[in-house]
This record gives sequence, C-alpha cells and structure tokens, in this order.
Amino acid sequence: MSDAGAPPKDYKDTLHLPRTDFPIKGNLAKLEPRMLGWWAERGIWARLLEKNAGAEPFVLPDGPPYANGHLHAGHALNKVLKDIVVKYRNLAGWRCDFIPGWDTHGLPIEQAVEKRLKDKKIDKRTLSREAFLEHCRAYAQEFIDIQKAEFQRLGVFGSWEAPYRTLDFAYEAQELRELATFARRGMLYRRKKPVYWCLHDQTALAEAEVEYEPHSSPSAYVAFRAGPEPAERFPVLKGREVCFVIWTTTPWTLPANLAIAVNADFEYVFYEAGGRVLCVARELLARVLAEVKADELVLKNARLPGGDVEAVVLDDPRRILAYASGEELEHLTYQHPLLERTGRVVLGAHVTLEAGTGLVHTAPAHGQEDYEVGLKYGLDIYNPVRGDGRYDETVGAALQGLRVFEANPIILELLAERGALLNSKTDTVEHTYPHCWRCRQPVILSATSQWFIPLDKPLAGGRSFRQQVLEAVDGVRWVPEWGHSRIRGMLEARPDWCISRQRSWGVPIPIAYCEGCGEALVSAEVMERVAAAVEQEGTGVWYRTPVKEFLGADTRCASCGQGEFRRETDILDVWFDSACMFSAVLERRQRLPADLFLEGSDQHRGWFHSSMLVAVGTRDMSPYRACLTHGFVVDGQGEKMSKSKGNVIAPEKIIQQYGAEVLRLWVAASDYRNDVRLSDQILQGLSQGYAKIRNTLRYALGNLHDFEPARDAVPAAELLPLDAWARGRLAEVVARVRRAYEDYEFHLVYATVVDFCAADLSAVYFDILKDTLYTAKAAGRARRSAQTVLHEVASALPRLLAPVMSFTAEEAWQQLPGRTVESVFLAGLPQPHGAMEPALAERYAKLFAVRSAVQGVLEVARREKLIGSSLEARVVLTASGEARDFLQAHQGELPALFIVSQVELTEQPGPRAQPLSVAQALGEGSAVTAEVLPARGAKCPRCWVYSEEVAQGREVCPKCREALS
RNA sequence: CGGGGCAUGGUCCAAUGGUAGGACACUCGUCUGAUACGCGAGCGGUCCUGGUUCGAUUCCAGGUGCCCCGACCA
Repeated sequence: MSDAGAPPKDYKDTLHLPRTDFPIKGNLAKLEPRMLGWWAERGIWARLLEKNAGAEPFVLPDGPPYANGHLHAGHALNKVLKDIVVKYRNLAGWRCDFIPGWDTHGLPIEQAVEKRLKDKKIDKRTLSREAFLEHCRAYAQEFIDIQKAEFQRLGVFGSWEAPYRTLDFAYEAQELRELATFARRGMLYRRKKPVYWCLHDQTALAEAEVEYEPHSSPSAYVAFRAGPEPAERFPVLKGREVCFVIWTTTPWTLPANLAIAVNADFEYVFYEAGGRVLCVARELLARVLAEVKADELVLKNARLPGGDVEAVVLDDPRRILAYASGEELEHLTYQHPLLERTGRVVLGAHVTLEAGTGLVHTAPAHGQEDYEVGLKYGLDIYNPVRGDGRYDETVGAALQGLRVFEANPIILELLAERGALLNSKTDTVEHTYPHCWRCRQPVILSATSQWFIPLDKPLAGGRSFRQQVLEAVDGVRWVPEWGHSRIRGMLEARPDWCISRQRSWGVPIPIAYCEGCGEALVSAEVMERVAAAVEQEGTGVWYRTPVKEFLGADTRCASCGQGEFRRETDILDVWFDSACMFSAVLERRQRLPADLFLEGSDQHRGWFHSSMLVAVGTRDMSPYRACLTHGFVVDGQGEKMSKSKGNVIAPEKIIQQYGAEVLRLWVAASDYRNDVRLSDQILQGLSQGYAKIRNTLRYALGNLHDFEPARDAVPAAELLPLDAWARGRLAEVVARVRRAYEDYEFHLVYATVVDFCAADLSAVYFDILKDTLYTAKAAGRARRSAQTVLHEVASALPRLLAPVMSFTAEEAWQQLPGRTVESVFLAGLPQPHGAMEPALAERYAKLFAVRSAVQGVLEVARREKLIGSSLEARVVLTASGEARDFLQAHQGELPALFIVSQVELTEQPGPRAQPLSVAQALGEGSAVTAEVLPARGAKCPRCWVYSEEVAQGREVCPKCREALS
C-alpha cells in the first residue's frame, strides 16, 4: 500500500530455496513396511554379508526367546540391541551374521497345548506320546512364525530364512552328543531328589505347576527321645528322660525322619515338664508350652510308668535345667518315636524362630532344605512313599500300604499312644499349601530319581568342574563389570545341575534300566547311536524303537547279568537345550567362542550360566569372550510392568502410534545397563528427538538439490572458515559416535547426534547459512563451500544412524546426491576426516560466545518492540583489549553470524549499550558492550537484509545484485 | 530373608574431588523463504543421614526407594 509506484517485484523464484522429496513428517507407519519390502526385494542383508565375506567375523548369537506368546517390550529391547550391534559391526567392516533362534521345548508349551486340547474336548490320554508331541511341535512353529514377523517388523536384520530351533532334528541330535560327552567324562549320575508329586495324577510337577492354596493341616508337637549324650554333657540331666521337641504339619513324613535340624546360633533350653525334660529353642519355650497345653501334658505323663504327676507351671525359669547353643547339640542322637531307628541332630541355617520349636523334623526325601541338609550330612534320601502315594514295606506293618494323607490320623494316634505327641491329636493349623494346578488336589514333596551333572567332582587335572567353570568365567569380559561377581556368586553357591524332567515335550535322556535289578546303563556310545537316529527321524525314534536296538542285542546288565531293559522316559531340562546352542549353531555355522552374548540380567542364572556349564563341561572353554547384560523394562515410575497393574505397553501399539523407529530410538537412547523405563511421555520425547534429527537431514538434503559432489564440491583446504568449523565438528561427532558403538554405549550415539543436530547445526550453523544458501550465487564459492559440508553431513549422519534409525537413515540415503551405493547399509561407516584445527575451534568458540551474548541483547530490543526479525537490527559494539583486536579482525563475518543487517565497532558505548559477559571466552579484562539500533537503510526485497542502497532507490542490495548478475 | 544392581531438573542422558551441562517437555517472545518447522529468553536438578576432605554430586558407611536372581511358608 505504501509503495504507490510499480508493484514490488517478486524475487522468490530467484532464490535457491530448499527442495527435497524427503518429507518433514516421517509417516513411519507407512514408510516402514515399504522400506522393509525394499530391503527384501534388493536382498540388502545378503549383499551386506557378501560384501564382508572376506572380513573377520564377529559372532553374536541369538539367545533364543521362548516360542510362546507375542513379543513384549523386553523382547524388543533385547533384539534391537542385538540388531544395533549387528548393523554396526557390518557397517564397520566385520562379517557379522545374525542367526535368529527359538527355544521350543518345555512346560509352558506343553501346558498351552494341553489347554488347547481341552478346549477342543480332546482327552490327552487318548493321544499317543508321539501324537501329543506333534501338537507341541506345531504349536511352537506357530509362534515362531508370529514372533519372526514381529521381530522383522522392528527392522531387525538377520538370516530369517535360516533360523535355528531347538526342535530341529540336527539341534536335538547335537544336544544328545553333548550329553554323551558328559557321560563319557563320568559327569552324569543319578540320585533321588524331592520334587512336587501329584498323588492324584501320579506325576511330577514343576514349580510352575503348583499353586498355593489355603489348607488345613494337622499340627503336631512331637517328642523325640534323646540318646544318652545330653546327660553325659549336662550332669543335671542324668537319669532324666530328655526329649527333642519338633513341630510338623505333615505327620506322614515322620516315618522318613532321619534327623532333627537346629540352628547353630540359637540358644536352646532343657525344660523340666511332666517328669521329662523338653529341649526347645529358648525364645519359643513359652509359645511351645502354651501350645502343648499343661493339662494334656499332665494327663499323658500320668500314664508314664514312674512319672510324677504334677501341674505344669508355664515357662517357670526354675524348671530350666540347662542351656545349650545349637552348635552344642550337633551330632546328638535320638530314637525315632515310631520305628527302630536312631537319628541325629544336624545344623541348618534354614531353621528359624518364626514358628515351631526351633528344632526341625528333617526328612530328606520330603523337603527341599531337608534334602540339602541331608546331602551335607551324608544322610540317605530315604523315601518310603511309592508313586501311588502308599507307604512301602519299610515303614512297618502298622503303616505299610496306607495312603499318606490317610496315614496322618493313624500316625498321630500311634504317637499319642506312645506319649510322644505333646498336643491334641485334633489340633490343626491353617496355612497355604501347594496344590496341583490341574486336579486341585494337595501335592506332596517326594524324592524320585533324577539325573545330575556334578559340580564338585574332581576331574582330569585334579580340579573340580566348578573350579574350571569359575576360571572360565574369570576370562570373560563382562559388560557391565558387575556381571562377573553376579554369575560368580551363583556358580559358587549352586548345587549340582539336575538335568532330568518328568515331562513329555523335550529331548529324551537315552539311558536304559535293567528290568531285573533296575541298574541304569549310561553309555556315551548308546547316546551317540541315538543321536544319529534322532538326526534323521527326530526324538520320536527313542520311543518307538526297541531299546535293545540302541544297546546291542547281546547287552547284559553289568550288575545282575540280565538282558532285558526298559528306556528312561525323562527328558532334559530345557536349559540344557538352549545351553547347547554354542555347539549346535555356532560351531557348525559360525565360530566358537562367540564374541558376545547379549541378554537380560536374568540370564546370569539362565543362558549365560547354562551355556558356560555345558561348554566348559564338554570343551573346557567358555562359549563367549564377552557378555553384555541389559536391565529390564519398567514403567514410567520405575515399577515392574504387569498385566494386573495395567502398565504394560505392547510393542505393537508403539509401532502403530509412533513407528518402530521410535521404539528403536527408545532402545538406543536408554542406558540399558539400568532398568529401562517406558512410558508414553518418554516415547513422545523421543518422537521430538526423532523429528529434530529428521528435520536436520531434511534441511541438509533440501539445500543439496542442485549439488553434484563430483562437480561442485569445494576442496577441504578452500572451505570458508565457518564451513571448515562445521566439518570439524562433524569429524568430532563421527569419532565420538564410533567410539560409543565400539564401547556398547549406544545412548551416547543418540545423545551425541541429537546434540549435534540441535545445538551445532540447527541453532547455529544452519541458521547462519540460510542467507548464503538462499541468496548467494548458486554456483558461487560461498554457497558451494557450504553445500560441500552439508553434503558431508547428509552423507555421514545416515551412516552413523543406520544401526539405530535404520528406516530413516535409508530413506535419507536415497535422497543423497552422488551416492555410489544403493543402500546406506552397503555404504560403510564414515571416517572422522577433517579434524578441527585448534586455532579454528578457539576462534569460533569466541565468536559464538559473542554471538550468544548479542542474542541476549537482541532479545531485550525485541521485547521493547524495537525490532522483530533480527535483520531489522544494527548492532553497535565497543570493545577493549584483546577483544577489540579480535572483533575487528572478524568484523566482516559478524553480521552473518549475528543474523543482523549491520555490525559497527565504535569507541564510545551508546546510551543504551549493554555490557556483554564474554570475559571468560575472550580473555580476562575484555570489556565488550553491545547496543541494538534500527538497521540503516531499507529491507532488500530479495534477501531481506537492510541496505542503504535500497533506501536510496536501488531495487535490491549490492549482494543480491551480484548474485543476480 | 540372602546375592547382584541402580538412584543427576517433569522426561532421557552428560560431566567433575573445586561455579553441575545438553536435549526434550513447559512458560514467554519472535519469524513466516527448514513452516504440523526455525530462532531467542525463562523456569527447573545431584534420594536421605553420617564420615574422609580446605572443599563431596563424585570416595566411604548406613538408610530409603526401585529392578533382577534366589530362598522361605516345616
């Protein structure tokens, strides 16, 4: 309106504004599937391996996820971390194949299949073992396919067409060969061990199959008559009947009692009551006496021949005849109340003062800790209970043949008759008790024969297996370092490895038993023979082939000479399955040892642990050189994710809402050594970070639309100073990012790149560059110099980011002018070329310090409505000392750096001059002021910089005139 | 209950035995030629208690919270 004359010419099409097909928004939900298809069509993964065919291999095996259910965030975390390693190693020039795998045997699938059969109204018992296993196999394969698709959707590269599965015949066969090696080395033995046993279903149950439910059990306080030792040690007890008092809720286990456990650190008292002396923990004396009820005690005592009849005064200190520590009680003996047997007192740290008497009835066949204490003291794992839940003949005529739960009242009655029961035989206690998950009946702990790998047996060379394993562990690089002490602690304390399971879905244990005497025939040769058959036909061959065919027709039992055998039907622990991965997959298809195992921290007791045991046990070596652990996924508050809390975030949802790329970014940005938080807020923040990086790439690409590196690139030595600075920064970023990958510090990759994009490029370099890029002569030196560096940025960033932001990196790469390879993954990692000259770095550190201070002053002027755009401003500086010389030397560069129209350097500060706090950057004693005034002249319609010539009537400013010429 | 680990603004991460930094978010301002963008300014922090030290966010001890593994429930 103000210009009455000719309409202002539109100079917009004389500018070199950014132009690109790289959209500002990722639209990842659409881009990602398209990119996956693009990679697949062009066989990028295969070509990557091919490209590095001759290179040194880097072996990163896949710890197999269990083939059940859809992926959760933990799966995603683990697999993306592996993918980052795989892609980085390949880009950096190693040959790093990734062979995905699945763990397929075991209880959860068995249970899921049983449930399915039930839903289809098929009775499992009508199926043959082989038919049932076929269902399990199909189920596992179904979830392998599901999970495979889900992993691939995350952009994980790997040999997906050739994964390994623990159900592969070759895998199962190799596993049996490892077992054969243990057998050959004499590292396989059989021993009884308590397991959960369902009397109704007559089957062993896994921990996961028992459910604790409220239950009413008998409560019995039982007196065990001590041998002569207490009286020898404590004269005051001489001539008295001394009893150890125990409490039990399972009287039926009393026939299997072999010991009484006490805690070495507790104090025990010998308390006179009703004519005899009861030994209990001092702290529990009052409670015990209250429980056993004085009246009952008196009545029963009355029946004892020669016993005194007297009232019991509860907890009367005068009746405490002696004190003893638990330690002093060790090795004392007692008479079993029901059987002709002498037991002994043992020490156990599991004895507590929470309930009972401080003395624990110990039946090694019927309790986990009883068992462990039994092993320590060399007790027999004596189990008088048969599989059908009835006592065998060793318990005496009164009990033989009884079912254990029915035996409870009878045993109580027998105890009462003998005066050994101190409380009422009808007393009960309410507590939780394990029940069978399927039939809902209470279960028992009962010792059955199991197969073990011994940890402490001395091996060739005199050292124990455990020692060998610990030495191997010491030779591994643990990342983070605490993984070392973690797994060491576990290995030092762990019991022998129980490798047998009473299940169906798994690898059989090819061992035969003599039909005559029950002796086991353990033979490495037989196992090898079975392995060969399994390799061809699968594990079903073990069940359908007569055992003799594997043993040889003339085989006789070494112990009794009989010739008839039956097969073992137990299967191997699934941890043994996956532990053999190093052999079945690495040794055959890659290399042993692996360079790196990478799993969640729970695998210190899982795969890290079991793989180490099998590899040391069969190869005397660690299966991995380094072992990296990540934490667990928790919610935004750091709390565990669980369905009941409703704080679970499924990967699928993240992919839909944000894209797999943001999920990958989450993995990369988090410090995985800690627990990793996942929340909507976190994902939104990452989306922002993603947008920042994306927009940085877009700016660079957009300003390269007319740039051909071969034709237009400016030699490094001829770059303008600011461009040389930016190139130097890029080199630093490349170096730091490469180091971060090398050190497995991926969160520094993301942080470094985002910082670079936001702080160095977007806020400074790109902002300053706009004027040159848009308005300078297209092929002039200034613009080409800038473009040269932008091209380096647009070339380096996608390659640095490809391991993490695979989709976007590839998308950006496709837009890069002059690229010589088709895919970013074939382009290799950028080198840190053009390291920053220290003088250049120092110079720009100073200039940017001044720039930042000036921006503060501009902001004040903007608030006072003196200016809007910074180009409306003229900045007048005064400076003293070194600063003055420095600013004078760079005066020509300052308007561009400040993005203002003019910068003047004067002697006297103006009335509105503000001091700048730049002394730290420019040197002590440097006093600089800045004053913002309106720019001189008028706005150039082309470049928007104010110019006096335009005010004087020229159409455009001199710079534009030059650019347009 | 035992073993292992972690703790820095609202969020994700840096740094250091000597003034704790960046990004994102938030608030305000600005541009409209990176525009569902860009630029500037502001707000905001070392879990708690002791100890070592001239000085501790950093080293040590204890506590609290959270995570992983295991045990317990006779």
